[in-house]
Amino acid sequence: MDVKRKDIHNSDIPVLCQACEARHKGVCGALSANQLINLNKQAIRKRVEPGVELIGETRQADSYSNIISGVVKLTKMMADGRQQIVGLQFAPDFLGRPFRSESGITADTATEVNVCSFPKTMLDKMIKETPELEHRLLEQTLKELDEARDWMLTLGRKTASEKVASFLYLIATHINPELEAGTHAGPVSFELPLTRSDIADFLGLTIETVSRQMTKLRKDEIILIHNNRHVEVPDLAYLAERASH
Amino acid sequence: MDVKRKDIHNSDIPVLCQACEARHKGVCGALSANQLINLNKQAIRKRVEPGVELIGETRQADSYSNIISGVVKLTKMMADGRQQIVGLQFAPDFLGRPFRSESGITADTATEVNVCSFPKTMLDKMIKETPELEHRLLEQTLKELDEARDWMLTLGRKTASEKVASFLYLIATHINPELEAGTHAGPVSFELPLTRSDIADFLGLTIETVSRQMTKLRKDEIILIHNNRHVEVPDLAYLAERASH
DNA sequence: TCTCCGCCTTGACTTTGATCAAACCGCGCT
DNA sequence: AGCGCGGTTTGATCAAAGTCAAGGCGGAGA
Repeated sequence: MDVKRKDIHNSDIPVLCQACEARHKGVCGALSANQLINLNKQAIRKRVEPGVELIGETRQADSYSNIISGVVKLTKMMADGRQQIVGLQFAPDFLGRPFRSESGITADTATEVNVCSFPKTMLDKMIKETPELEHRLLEQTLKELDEARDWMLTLGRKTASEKVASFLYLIATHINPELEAGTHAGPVSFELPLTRSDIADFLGLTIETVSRQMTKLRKDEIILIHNNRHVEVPDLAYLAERASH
Repeated sequence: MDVKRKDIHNSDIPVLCQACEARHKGVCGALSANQLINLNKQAIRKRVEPGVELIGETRQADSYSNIISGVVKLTKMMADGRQQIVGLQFAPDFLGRPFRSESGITADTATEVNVCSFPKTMLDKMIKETPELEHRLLEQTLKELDEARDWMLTLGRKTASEKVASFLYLIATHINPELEAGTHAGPVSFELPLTRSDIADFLGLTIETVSRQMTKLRKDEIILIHNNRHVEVPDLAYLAERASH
């Protein structure tokens, strides 16, 4: 999956980029050492509090970002206030919509988040000269499309308890430095990046229902909960089981 | 939106492509006359019955297609048979997943469909030599992602009657040769491309609930129904109203 | 013309998850 | 220590949508 990079010596690469996941698995992997250096001149790293709007009504940023760490939630809202989280983004995802203005989506930090931001114009220019960059964007967009469609099945056809299990499973498999690949069984533990209210908005449920289903999973010993936020899963396989019946 | 094409004379373009929407609004618009000619040598136009699987378990086609006419539904299914339609595709959408195998999605014809198919290898090669082609694919994928996320809001947060109205509104605005642009009000009429059962699978409801909500809309004179399939909407604005409260 | 079959509608009843309301828990503050 | 507050849990009731069961409608074919 990882395309061979063009840089010769690591020393040619900006210091900040050297250990950055966006360069390995993210879009920056498409860039040459020179391009990285150029981009870096205009790039800014920021630490952002939880609950801050990154993209949306107020802040129609003309910049793109890479997520270095933390979780960002993408939300859609109806006129009467009902809202639905339509996606979660983890490091090293690319944040921002190329070529078009967002269609009524806002992006808020769910946890503390570190981003690496740079001007839209900068990257748009690089896209034109580096087809590989557009390729990476297409790959990420296809991945997001897959995830969105998976979630549509969850929203449309699963019961409340399956939904909550699906959510925990999703977090368990995404939040750790991507254990994704291998073991989808065995023990895991993690901090929930979302409040109960966020979880409800992600699952199309109420917070009460989310809470009840969590206690059910706890009583059935599928999960252990400390501090309302820290979750331990003794065996992921049992959780996966609950996510589809 | 429409990028200027490179061809000089229409007569250079293969006959079949001349009137083809895929060349105007679809991915083929990225191709030169020569490329169109090459592609055309290996392309096949097919008429396909309703209810035929185009991509999925059985038919892991190593070909891409453009939809010339008709409607294709993308479906996800759970082990126990529950299913969810995760997308509808209309002409001149591109059908098939570049660079990766489908993630448990099947594509079936909903109506009679005409497609223009060509070998995967052929297009994959052209992608490498024509960045504009990849750009078009990215544009379409972003469009699909937007639509998927819109629908997530519908699935997660709307009531049954809002869902049915949303569905009818979606069809009304997509099925006609894309009246999209202007008038999202005024009268429209169309044939439903889906059965009640399909509609239920698209909305995450049962057929009974879909049926009840349709009769409600009929009794409230938001829509008129003939033959169970033909729908008349005296004023789209009222339907839009129902789609969100 | 009649019958069959698939698809759709309608009605009676049940269930799931929403709503309303109260209490709880951990935590920062005075 | 006591207070207040946001976020969470728990319980009682309600309503929306699902389930089960008939019946209707219309087109294809005998």
